[in-house]
Amino acid sequence: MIRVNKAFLEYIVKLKSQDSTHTIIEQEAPKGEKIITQRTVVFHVSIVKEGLAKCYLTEDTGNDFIQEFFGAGEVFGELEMFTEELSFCTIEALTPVTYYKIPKKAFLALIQNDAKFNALVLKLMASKIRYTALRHSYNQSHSLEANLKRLLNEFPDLLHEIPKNDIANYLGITTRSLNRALKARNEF
Amino acid sequence: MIRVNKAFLEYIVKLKSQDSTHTIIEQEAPKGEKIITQRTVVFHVSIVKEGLAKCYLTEDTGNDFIQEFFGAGEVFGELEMFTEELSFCTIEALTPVTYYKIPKKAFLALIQNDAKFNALVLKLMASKIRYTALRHSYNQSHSLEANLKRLLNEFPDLLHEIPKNDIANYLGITTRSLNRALKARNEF
DNA sequence: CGCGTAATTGAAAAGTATCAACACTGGTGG
DNA sequence: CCACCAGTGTTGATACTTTTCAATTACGCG
Repeated sequence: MIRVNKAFLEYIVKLKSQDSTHTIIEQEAPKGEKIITQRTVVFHVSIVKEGLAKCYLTEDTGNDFIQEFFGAGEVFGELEMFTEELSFCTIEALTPVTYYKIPKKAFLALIQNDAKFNALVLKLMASKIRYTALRHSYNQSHSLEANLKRLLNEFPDLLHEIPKNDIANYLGITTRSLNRALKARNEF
Repeated sequence: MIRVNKAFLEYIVKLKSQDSTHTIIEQEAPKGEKIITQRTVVFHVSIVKEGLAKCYLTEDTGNDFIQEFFGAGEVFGELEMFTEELSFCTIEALTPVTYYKIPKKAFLALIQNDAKFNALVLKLMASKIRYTALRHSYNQSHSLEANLKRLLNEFPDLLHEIPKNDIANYLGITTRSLNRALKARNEF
């Protein structure tokens, strides 16, 4: 759901403090801004410093599929550095977002020359794979009721932080169904 | 669906040919064998040399969620080397499978000392993330009919290679629904 | 042949989407 | 201060899709 990566954020902050050439820059995105747009070239790897963003894919049907919500320390744009393909998703700020940007060249240099950085990236990608597999598996084999229960258990004030439409897209259902499920919950 | 990774397989074959200490070993799994079992400790990274395996998660509901089907060159067990957690999925041979095994220690040494190997692993994980995101997104926002059409388009003789129950689990539906959809297709 | 596994099918029940109408909120401008 | 607007949230009725359950049938193999 809302993913964070404290260890990585700390490492980036440390790198930036030692970065005399100002390769790593800090940037702000107001609420609603698309930091990365689907099917465009990606030039930087980004790390959320503060705020909340959604990572989603828009299908030809017009539906949005929300992959994850990114909080502090989450990284995006890194896949495209390795696959050499266009961005496969859009990253959009749900709240004002502050983030760090590392240019492609500098990122790849870090991968090559900084073993600890390399290890962190490997771990971060491994976690992404693991986490999404577990989530999709759970989602697919449990009822909407169970999925919702789990979600609200883990993030009690989710409904105040994220629009319902986005929550519905995350769960792969319509807002109507989400509302029905929520109402049923309140009537236990 | 059926994933392959020719580049990685070739690199492993090359490594093995230079491997005087026999760290990389070749192994066989008969049809039906579980090469890795969910929630157990993983000691090796494996690469499919030949054959077909399914990668799936079993939920407490008893349902299986099929993550992917692995063909030649696909790698498994690598995530656990980085996350230090138990296996999150089961790998089971659908046909007799021949595969290479690299012990954890040797794998991590390669990551550290062999830049090309490291790059291949980074790329492989990036591809896994990208591919699964695209697939789940497509699956979620298209009808069963469209999903099936796409699948059979890409893998025309899927129905002969993989049991229907597994295909249904891959699509996240029951066998009953799969059969109905298949019948409807034949009646165009 | 006989056994177990996989595949097929119908009917009823359950779950979700679709559509359309309406309510609530915060901000804007007359 | 109020009317208006856009965006977000809520709800009911209906149609559609998928699951569930149970009963058969087909197939591969010792």
